Amino acid sequence: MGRQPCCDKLGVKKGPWTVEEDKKLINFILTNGQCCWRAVPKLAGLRRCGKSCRLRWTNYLRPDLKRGLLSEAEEQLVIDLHSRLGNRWSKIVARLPGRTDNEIKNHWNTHIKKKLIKMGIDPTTHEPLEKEAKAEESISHADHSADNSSTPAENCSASDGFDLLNKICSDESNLLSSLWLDDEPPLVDCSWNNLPACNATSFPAWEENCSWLLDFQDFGINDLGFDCLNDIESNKRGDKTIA
DNA sequence: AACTCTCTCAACCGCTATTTA
DNA sequence: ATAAATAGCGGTTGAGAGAGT
Repeated sequence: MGRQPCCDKLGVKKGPWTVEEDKKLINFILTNGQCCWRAVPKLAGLRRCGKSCRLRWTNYLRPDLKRGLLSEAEEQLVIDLHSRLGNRWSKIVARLPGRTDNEIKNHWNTHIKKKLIKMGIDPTTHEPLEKEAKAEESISHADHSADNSSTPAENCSASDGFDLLNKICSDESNLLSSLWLDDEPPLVDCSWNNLPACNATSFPAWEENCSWLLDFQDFGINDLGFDCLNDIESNKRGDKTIA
């Protein structure tokens, strides 16, 4: 016999979350902490599946999220990490506190990919596109050589005129080697990771640092208390227009 | 003003690894 | 040992917003 089903599939709501639902989820996690996602919808009074609750929390409601556009440094780090780790977003995001895998994945697909292509770099292999084309050509003429077995990182030193790629490849070796370690802590401390799981009574440092979350419950628009959500959104859009 | 196109990103889907009864 | 559920991951989709005509 296995476990009990995570949620009653019947009557489970899908689609965008409402402010009311967000509030319920925030309230529940504030009170009960983050544990047993399968129980969350029922206990929080949500007609959602636990998986959906977890996603909503980790990608949108978490108090330690930075939000807004990625800085140049963050973008560089993503490119760097991607050249070594590939599409392993969870590993990449582990080095970017305050960011989510979904966010980084989206940013990669919508911005960085295009940027790299524009710069003449293949976003998948991190090889110069010219070189790639030549390589493909030579492969079509002759059977593939042993050169292709080397990793992008190994090859990139040969790419003249590609400043970004060179920068990536010449990063401090200590830093880069640490990026390969699976259980390495993030480059910047992330207090969220230190949260006591499943402890309903203790939210010491977290609550102190997340007064905005509590603000959700005290102030608001549309009689629901989410004014600052709109602020965040408008700030975000403001950033966009500035950029 | 109205329509179409493009872009962005929140959310879902399906899969794998891990955990639990 | 096994089956079934959970958690988490990466890929994909589609609604909404903004830009262009």
